[in-house]
Amino acid sequence: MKISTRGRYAVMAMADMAQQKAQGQTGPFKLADIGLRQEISLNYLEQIFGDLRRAGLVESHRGAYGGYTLTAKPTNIRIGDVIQAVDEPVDVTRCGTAHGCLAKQARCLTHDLWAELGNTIHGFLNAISLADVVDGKPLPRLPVEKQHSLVGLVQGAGE
Amino acid sequence: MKISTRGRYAVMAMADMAQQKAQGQTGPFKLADIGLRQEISLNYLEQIFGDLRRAGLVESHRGAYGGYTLTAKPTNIRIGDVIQAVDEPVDVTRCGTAHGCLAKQARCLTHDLWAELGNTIHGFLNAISLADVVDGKPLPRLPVEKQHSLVGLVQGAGE
DNA sequence: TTAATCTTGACTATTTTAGTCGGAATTACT
DNA sequence: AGTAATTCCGACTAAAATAGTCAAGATTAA
Repeated sequence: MKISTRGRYAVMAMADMAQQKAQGQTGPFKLADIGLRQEISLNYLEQIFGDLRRAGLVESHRGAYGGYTLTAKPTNIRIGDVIQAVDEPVDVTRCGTAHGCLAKQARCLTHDLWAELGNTIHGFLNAISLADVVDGKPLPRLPVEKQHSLVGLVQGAGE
Repeated sequence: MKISTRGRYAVMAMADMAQQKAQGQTGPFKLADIGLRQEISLNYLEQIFGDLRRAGLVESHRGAYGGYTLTAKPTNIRIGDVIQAVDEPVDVTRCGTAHGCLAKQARCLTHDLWAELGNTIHGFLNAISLADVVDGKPLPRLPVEKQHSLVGLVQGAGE
């Protein structure tokens, strides 16, 4: 399991803009500059910002001296919004989409598990704003319960 | 972002075994039966159980009347262990693997974010045992902070 | 008018995912 | 010993997702 680089790039680029803004820069920010700082190809950024614009997270200014601006204050843009704009939805189980799950109790022992994992990820990403990232604000943590066991330390084989 | 079905299948199969056990069944469990109940192809299950066995989570009994057994009590097998055994590691950023991250401060604004997200997912999955799943035990939740904004509700286009 | 910039859509190469298939090895039962 | 039931193993494959590239058009500031 992993986060797609597409989603990561989107957050990196948005955080970059928020940081520029925090440092006093105002004007529309050019993708070329962002790509340079974040080491992301211009062409790929264009694709990604297409999604961000369609999601209403940024505003485009075409033509010379154009670029992109954030449509809201960094405090009000959640990381979850950014990722949702460019990635497939964080869908953790196809079983939730109301077809043949309630019927087969045996099979769906794990249903709640996946649903709750999805909620956890969502909750995490939605609790953090662009401003938080730029400011390096401490991030939310799961309450630690008594940890269980140590099964699974055998491995050793796999890289 | 999503969980691979491989990881889901592994957990489903392990939970199935735990449930059988909880219902009094003892002997080695045949993949054929598990596959039937969980609607997973036998061939694919064989692959997955190869990983589970190599990770030490199950024990195999070959030959007629053979099958698989759990090597530990369901209380002591964590979901995280199972997923880790069959999936690529839940690696959320290549940036953590010590190459050129500390150097470029600008680029790695988001480093902690990804690292902490990984920790959150890990923490969630490691706090839950097979027994918890079978028993339907309530799952851990992130503490809810004040939610931020509602940017990103524009979409409407997607699906 | 021109240069800078976003916009769009088509295209591609690579990797991952989710399997399938065939056969070999092992064991329990008769 | 023979046979049926299993796991074990490696090779193979089809489809989808990922991570881009490329070319051409539209828009705007200077």
